[in-house]
Amino acid sequence: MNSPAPDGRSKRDPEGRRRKIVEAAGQLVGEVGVAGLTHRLVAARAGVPLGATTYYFTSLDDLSAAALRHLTEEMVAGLDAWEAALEGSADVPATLAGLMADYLADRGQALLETELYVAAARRPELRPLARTWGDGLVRILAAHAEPAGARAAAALLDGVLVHALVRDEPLDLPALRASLTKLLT
Amino acid sequence: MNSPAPDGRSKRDPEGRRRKIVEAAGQLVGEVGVAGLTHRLVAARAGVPLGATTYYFTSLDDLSAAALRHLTEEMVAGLDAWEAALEGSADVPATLAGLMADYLADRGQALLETELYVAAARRPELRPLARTWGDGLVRILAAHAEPAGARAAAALLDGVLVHALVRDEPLDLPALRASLTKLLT
DNA sequence: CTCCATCTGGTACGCAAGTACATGTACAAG
DNA sequence: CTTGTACATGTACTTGCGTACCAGATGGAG
Repeated sequence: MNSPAPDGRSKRDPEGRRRKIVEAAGQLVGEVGVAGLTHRLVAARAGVPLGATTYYFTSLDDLSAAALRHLTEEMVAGLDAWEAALEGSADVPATLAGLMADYLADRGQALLETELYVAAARRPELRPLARTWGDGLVRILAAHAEPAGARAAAALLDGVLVHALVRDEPLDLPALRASLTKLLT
Repeated sequence: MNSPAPDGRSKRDPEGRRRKIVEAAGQLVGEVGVAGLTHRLVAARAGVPLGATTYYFTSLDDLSAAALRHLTEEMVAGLDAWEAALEGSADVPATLAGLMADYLADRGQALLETELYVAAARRPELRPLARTWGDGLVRILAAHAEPAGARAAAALLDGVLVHALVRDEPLDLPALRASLTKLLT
């Protein structure tokens, strides 16, 4: 549907192509995991020939790293909204708990982040990436609590994240609000 | 080295063999991840021919599930020690923080547990397994705090676990103790 | 226009994987 | 001892993978 000409050949657009590939890879990480990523899967999803994936990324590790970096950027962008919401909040713990509930609304997010954690555990070059979200959260929370409290709250939220992954019940919002209140002093 | 006869053929011992395969698979999950598991890898590590792995486990999913179940059992067994240590402790949060620090001493444990989480996220039949450790911890903590506090503390420890995975600095023990004190009321 | 680096698209090669299977061996029942 | 069943072991088959590579198209520089 994006093909401009019926001859089946795509217009020349290197940057757009690279972006489409990265985005497709990002989607697939959520669906099949980092380990499940293959050139062919990405190419099919992105609507490009197989060769394109190896042309733009020297190896599959490169490709997955690019995908994870892209996903991380999206997560960080989401944090800006958190910062804004907390800025004008009278009850920071309650607002934070609500934001987390929304965040977990689609399992995909939690899965993506945990995938990033395990990938980073085994590939040191990904560690900074895996720290980005948590560090950003701590930075935001530092405006509303002492550094130690901010770090503790961020750790708790990470725990809540992985908990949500293996449980079907929705998040216990009042309990989370209470815990955050305690940690943020 | 375990071969009793120099003819190269193993003695007949179905249960022992099954156990050796499961244990080898458990080790490998820690080294290469659930997704990195292969029949050949397991067979080589267990010192059995390739065919043995498919004889005892109908599919690779069966095999990895058995390995994860085995690992979970070991983790739960470790929890008994936690229960005993907390039983006779004057400062429960401090003791708990110390136990966690020991637990994280080898990255393997943290990795194993996180691997289990992501595997369970994608394979519902593994979810009960993934909940086992956390539920056990909550049960133990319930003896020293209210249910809500116990659950919060368990979530925090899960968060600390994944944090440790992507950071090189050792655990901040005093901070963890303080946080646990707040959560356990 | 000509030329050439860059991009596109298809195909091929070598390899490792899951799984099936055929054959051989031990052990207990009869 | 014979026999049948459960186990042991090596090999073969098919599939899908990463990656390399070739040939054509494109579009700007000179």
